[in-house]
Amino acid sequence: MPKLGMEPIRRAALVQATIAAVGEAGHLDVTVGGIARRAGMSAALAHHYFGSKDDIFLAAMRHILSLYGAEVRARLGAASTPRERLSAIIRGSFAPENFAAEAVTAWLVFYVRALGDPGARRLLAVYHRRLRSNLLHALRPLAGARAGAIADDVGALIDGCYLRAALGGAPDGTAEAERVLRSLGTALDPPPG
Amino acid sequence: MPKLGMEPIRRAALVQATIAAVGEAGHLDVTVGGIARRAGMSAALAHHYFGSKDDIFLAAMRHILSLYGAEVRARLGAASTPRERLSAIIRGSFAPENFAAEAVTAWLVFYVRALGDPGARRLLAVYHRRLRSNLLHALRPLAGARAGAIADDVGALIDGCYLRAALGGAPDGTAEAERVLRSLGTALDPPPG
Amino acid sequence: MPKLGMEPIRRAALVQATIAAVGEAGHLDVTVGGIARRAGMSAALAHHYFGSKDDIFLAAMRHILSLYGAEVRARLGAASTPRERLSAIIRGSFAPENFAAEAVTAWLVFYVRALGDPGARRLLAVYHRRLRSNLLHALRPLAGARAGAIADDVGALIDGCYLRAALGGAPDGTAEAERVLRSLGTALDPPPG
Amino acid sequence: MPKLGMEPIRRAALVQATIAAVGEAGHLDVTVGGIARRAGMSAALAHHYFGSKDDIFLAAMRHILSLYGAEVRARLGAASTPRERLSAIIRGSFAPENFAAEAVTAWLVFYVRALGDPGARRLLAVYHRRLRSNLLHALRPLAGARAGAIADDVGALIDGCYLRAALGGAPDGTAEAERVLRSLGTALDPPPG
DNA sequence: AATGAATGAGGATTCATTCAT
DNA sequence: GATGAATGAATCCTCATTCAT
Repeated sequence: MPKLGMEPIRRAALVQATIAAVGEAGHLDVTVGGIARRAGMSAALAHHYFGSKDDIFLAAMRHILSLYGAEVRARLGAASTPRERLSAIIRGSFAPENFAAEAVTAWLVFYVRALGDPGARRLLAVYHRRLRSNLLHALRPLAGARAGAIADDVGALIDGCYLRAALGGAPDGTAEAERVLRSLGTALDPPPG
Repeated sequence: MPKLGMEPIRRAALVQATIAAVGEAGHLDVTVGGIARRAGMSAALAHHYFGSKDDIFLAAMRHILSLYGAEVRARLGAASTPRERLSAIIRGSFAPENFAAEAVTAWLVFYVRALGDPGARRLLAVYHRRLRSNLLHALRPLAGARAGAIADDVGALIDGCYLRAALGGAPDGTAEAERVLRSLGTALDPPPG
Repeated sequence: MPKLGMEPIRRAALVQATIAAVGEAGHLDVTVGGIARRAGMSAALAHHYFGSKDDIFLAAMRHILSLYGAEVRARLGAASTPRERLSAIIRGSFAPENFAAEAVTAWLVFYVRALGDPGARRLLAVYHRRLRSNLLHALRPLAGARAGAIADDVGALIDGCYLRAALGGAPDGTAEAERVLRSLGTALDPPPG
Repeated sequence: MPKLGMEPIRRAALVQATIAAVGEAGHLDVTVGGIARRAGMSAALAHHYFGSKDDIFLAAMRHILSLYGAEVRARLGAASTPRERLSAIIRGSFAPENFAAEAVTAWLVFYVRALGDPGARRLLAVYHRRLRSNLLHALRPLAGARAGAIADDVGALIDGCYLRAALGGAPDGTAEAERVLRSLGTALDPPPG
């Protein structure tokens, strides 16, 4: 019997290497060879396990989105009031693991890739839907009819913060999270005069 | 008899063709040949006028940013109160010319290019600084110490709206502009109770 | 407990799979992996049994030629007169098993392979010699000194029919066999004026 | 103005180089790089002028067939009686230029390629149709109803001779042409008893 | 000013083959 | 006996870029 069970290990290594490489370069012009080398294997093996460069990218994007989803889901599980739910979503979106410079860059690069790649676009649509649904669920009790518009604002705001963080190199998402939360708090519960 | 003054015409044509090509493709993997064909000339001539593909991209980005700047500047010129100035900046940011699907896509693609290209990054930094300074100038009289945070929020929000518009295909920036303005209005002048 | 006597079974399966794959594709660009899959085993095992792709091809060609030889030999065994011998050779050459579309294609592909592969060429030379000797044996009593030229004609004619059958998709060699026989009959025993 | 008119020269050189390379190797596994080197240019230029390896092959095959067609057409032009027409077709088919070892090999390799390549198959179908029509035209006055069968025989016989010549290395088609003609003569005008 | 000609460098992908288990 | 794991080598093709005219 041959050495078995390498596939998930290799795939995971390639996904990690892809995110690292893309995060470092800031664009998708990374070679399969480069990714494979980073992951400690030959380019041929990368193709063996993934079929094509596009598939590797897609898997990496799926990984990023699933990490993000897991983070938010975990925090939502511990939230009971609407405000706590809002905080969970936003703080989760800026959690340090997701907000490391490299991760943010990779996120953004893959995000933009969705412009021209239907597969990536589908993945992103799922993320967008889930985020919006989470936000609406938390906002409706607090904002009623305005919930939709506010959710859109918050969604765009989060993405915008990522965009800028990727460029500016914010070492930590805490500040952003707090700012967004405060901004949101103002909208929901405006301070007197 | 050599045609005189072709240079600016050729350059402009190439810049337009680049934006169109990038906007259509959704990424920077457009060939110099393709751009040149679109602009009605040979690839060799494109190189003659620009030196390299990177230079073409940079010129295109510069063009996009200068269009944006002109739009906002024009509107700012007609504004007198701080609120009018805010409105000018935001409505200018979502002006239809800048918000056509193709333009937004190109904007975003070049934006992300700044992640890995110092030249593009410098260009973008100028835009960021100018936007922030404009916003601060308008916000300080209205929000005092909160002006900085609000300006950051608005900047990120605008970028986030572009990001989502590029993917979602918003046919018109008016709705976004109004939403941002309303959100900003809430923060500045909270509705009673 | 190791399975015993697998070798001949595996080898036969691979040979069959090779002929089928080549016959289907119409060329030799079939992968060892594809052949092995067709034969229900791993590519590594195919190498284990055959050593190399070339060896697999050679074995397949040998198989085709031995089938052909067996067919003709069987029919020759039942022939007693020179004319019966001729008929046995020609009808055997177009026997349905050998003339199935896939088989003819594979035959032809391997035939052409002999152009560049000494091993295959040797195999083919054996077939050519045997066919010629069989034909001469039968023709000499009927055609005397013309036997050699007629044998060459018939040999080329048979090969040419294969060539065209492979392209035209003759569903059955019967028609070809009869045509060749009639043509031969004319040469041997010309109809009156 | 640039150096002009290279295209037809380069294309012709590549076609020649392809035929030479294929004829030498005996198979189609010749690299674009090898062909290009033989033709005195870079592989990139070969792609520039032909688009793909397949297109190069197709052009080479077209060239071979057009040479053959021209040869036969020229000889047919000088023929007046049906027998002269037959002789023109057959002698033309075995004309030395077409029957040089390298040319025959290339012919055969491309012939077999038609098994799996629709483009090549179409080309070959044209050749087959033309040959058959030429033969019928000449045979009908001589053989009446038997013309069709004889034409098929002769066509297959010619192809078969090529097949064998490719393997056997006949230095000259004259012998083959005479043999085929004699065989045909026997069929048409059988020698007395 | 303008362009066809030409190429070198590089990248994705495929595949026969080897090896450890 | 059998196979998943792994890779080096090879090939097609693309493209930015240069050059002669």
